[in-house]
Amino acid sequence: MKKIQRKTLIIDIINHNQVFSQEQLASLLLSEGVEVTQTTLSRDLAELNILKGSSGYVIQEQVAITGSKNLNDIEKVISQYVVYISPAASLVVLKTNPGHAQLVGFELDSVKVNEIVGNVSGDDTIFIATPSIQDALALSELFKQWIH
Amino acid sequence: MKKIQRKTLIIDIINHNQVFSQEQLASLLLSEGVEVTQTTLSRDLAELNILKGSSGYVIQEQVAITGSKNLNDIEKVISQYVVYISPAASLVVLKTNPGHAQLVGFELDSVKVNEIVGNVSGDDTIFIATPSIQDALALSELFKQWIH
DNA sequence: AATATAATTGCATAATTATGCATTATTGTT
DNA sequence: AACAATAATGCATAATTATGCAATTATATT
Repeated sequence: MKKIQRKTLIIDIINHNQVFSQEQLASLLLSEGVEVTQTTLSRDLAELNILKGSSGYVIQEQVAITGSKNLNDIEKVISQYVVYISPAASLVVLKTNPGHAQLVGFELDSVKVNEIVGNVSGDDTIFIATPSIQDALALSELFKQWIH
Repeated sequence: MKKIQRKTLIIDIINHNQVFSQEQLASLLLSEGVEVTQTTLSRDLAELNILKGSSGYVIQEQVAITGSKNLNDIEKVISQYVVYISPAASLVVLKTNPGHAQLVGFELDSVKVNEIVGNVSGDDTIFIATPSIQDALALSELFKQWIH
């Protein structure tokens, strides 16, 4: 089990359950066949920017600026999770299956490309802001090559 | 020091500082002349629906449906914190000083009036949804009487 | 392939937060 | 005012989360 798959599962579980502790989350993961310690979950949740309140863990709508990874690093995530790509003015809109958008959004956050100014990701949709309509078209084409 | 004033201060502090623990929050409150225990802060934060993540406590944009208090209970909060009131179609828009909107929003949550369907509150603005334009106007007028 | 570098994870435990119970303060009623 | 009922608070401590360190695994470089 890869870390990224575990993270995806965490997002999915938290989107569909009231989770009040990391031990509980560990149990839920275990019932999906994933075994991890509370320690690792503490770190996963921090990396995923998942918040905790009185009604359990919540995943925030994420607004992000670009980070520092290489574009190649994001190719596998896009090819694995993105099911639809479309430019929309200076935006690129990506669609995923429910619960996967956050993960793609987070990975995008760590990519540093001039064409990506930032992104907002919900449950199954990611908006990527680019500097121009041309950039949005170019980025859109690039992504489309990856999922073909 | 009343509880509601402390809560207001908590919102203000969290909006302007990176707060990583309730002890730290207690210190910040102390420097404002407010002395409380971690116990009380744990409860305050829960009541305010303040979340904690890896970068400290955060206050969420709040979406709420109506609760169960009486309208009279909200009068003092509105009269104390709201500085501007205006209907806008079927909405009533309230403005407060920075950091106070959440508090008013939370108090509104606990009011049960047919004219109030729900509210969304940010940092200094509250949108109150009402069933109709007429309701928005009526509610707006009522609130205006309170702040006069 | 061998070595170096970085990433991931767990253990033990420190740090932080939540809660049962008792106490005090506040609000409402007769 | 006296009494009752409700809310607010703190203490002690249980429950939960974060982290230093060491070990392991994965990735990159020569």
